[in-house]
Amino acid sequence: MTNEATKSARKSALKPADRRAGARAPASSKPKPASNRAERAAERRGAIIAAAMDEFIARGFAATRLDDIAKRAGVAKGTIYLHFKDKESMFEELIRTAIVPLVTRLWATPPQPGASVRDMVEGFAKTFIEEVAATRRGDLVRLIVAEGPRFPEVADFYYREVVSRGLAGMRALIELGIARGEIQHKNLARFPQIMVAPALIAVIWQSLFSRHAPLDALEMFRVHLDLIFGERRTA
Amino acid sequence: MTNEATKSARKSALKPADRRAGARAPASSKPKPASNRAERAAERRGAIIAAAMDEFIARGFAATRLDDIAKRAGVAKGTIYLHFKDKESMFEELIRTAIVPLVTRLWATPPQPGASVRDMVEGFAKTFIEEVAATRRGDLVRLIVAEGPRFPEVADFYYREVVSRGLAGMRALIELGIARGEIQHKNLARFPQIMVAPALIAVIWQSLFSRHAPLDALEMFRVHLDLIFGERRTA
DNA sequence: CATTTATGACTGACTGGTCAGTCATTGTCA
DNA sequence: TGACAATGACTGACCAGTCAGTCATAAATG
Repeated sequence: MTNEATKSARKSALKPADRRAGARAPASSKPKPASNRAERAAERRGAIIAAAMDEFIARGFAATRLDDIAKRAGVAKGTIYLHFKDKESMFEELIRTAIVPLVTRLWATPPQPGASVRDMVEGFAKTFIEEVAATRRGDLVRLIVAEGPRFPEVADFYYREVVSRGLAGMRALIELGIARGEIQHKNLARFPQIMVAPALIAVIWQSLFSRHAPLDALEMFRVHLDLIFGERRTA
Repeated sequence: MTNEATKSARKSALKPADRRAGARAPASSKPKPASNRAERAAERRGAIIAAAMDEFIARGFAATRLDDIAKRAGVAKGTIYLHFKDKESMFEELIRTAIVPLVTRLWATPPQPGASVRDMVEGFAKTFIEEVAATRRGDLVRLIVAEGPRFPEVADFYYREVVSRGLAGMRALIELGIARGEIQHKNLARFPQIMVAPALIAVIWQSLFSRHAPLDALEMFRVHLDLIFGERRTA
């Protein structure tokens, strides 16, 4: 048709890259009729986020290529820029959107009124180790440790949303334990970091040394709790 | 995929220009007079290592530019290649040469025969916190945590030379403590990581959060020791 | 309902800049 | 002076970010 002719006339002089229509075709055979436009956009955004997560975790910020993220997400590179301003803000937003549900999940521990402080801490640690240390989320923590100094905003956000809240909560728990007589060491409330330390060790260990020597993180944490609450277990 | 292949291909199919690095070695065992020339070469090498250290710590492996290292070392870029095969092996060698003296220094703690196990551990921690956590060396540890997964050889080396030895030594100390009756928790010997955990926390904290909230690492460690050895201090 | 027009999500070739690694040339010591 | 050390301009690969063009879908129209 005339239309056709005019259209191709303009750009036409180049490579046989015009089977454009065909190029997109392979995807067309997909059995996915994601009808709504907004839906598809959201799907794509999600795919980009997941892909970027994997790539950043595997390679770090600087060594990650946007081409690889695009390829992994099944999307053209330009599409990424429809959702994110640039690589850096993508990284920052990524971390933020990943941390929120993580924290939410961790604080979703059922606060059973009858439970001892030790049980609460142990349950918390169990969740953390199972949901974070033993999974890809753990690498997220390592990624923050790795890139934090170069992304002050990420470090700020992480401190504000995770570290300071987490430590405050832990301190409250410790004080409760002291008040109830479960914990003898009053000074512990001054350094809630101590309570949490083995959990962080576990995360790092999984990433770096699990292939050298596996670590039973939960068992380690229980031993640690024995130090704080006194021996209890028989295993 | 093509990218990946090309990249590694390039790497392994290098030109035979590599005996550079090896050429340096023979000098060491030779009865060569410490000429002005050799001295200067060693000096330059040291300057390059120091500069590279700073840059890698500040920016991470991928984002560090050799031009910057050269400039900081007061040397032309080509000179770097007289001492190191390429960026990657420079990084690995760097870590190795930095770790050895670090470990040496740490194990140089005077083993006073009359000291209690607690004193020994505390002295050790004091050295570590003062010499590592509070200095640029601490960032080296963070650097290893950050880049370890991408440099398996570095992680291997670190595990072999630092982690496994350190833990073995700590375990021996714990067992001594148990034998002497200073430590009640026998299970602690199964997880020497627990003894060390707050020290690692301190390193990470200094790098990421010291500007949000300063941490008295030594005091924290003392409180931690109170958990293990029982209260002792009056502060 | 069928057809035309408008929209904007999506694409990927392309650009401009960056940087690891090279090597012909220049400098320096023994 | 001969041998080796040092230099830094240069090369080629690589990659973040752009934008002209495409096309499926939605809105408007008859």
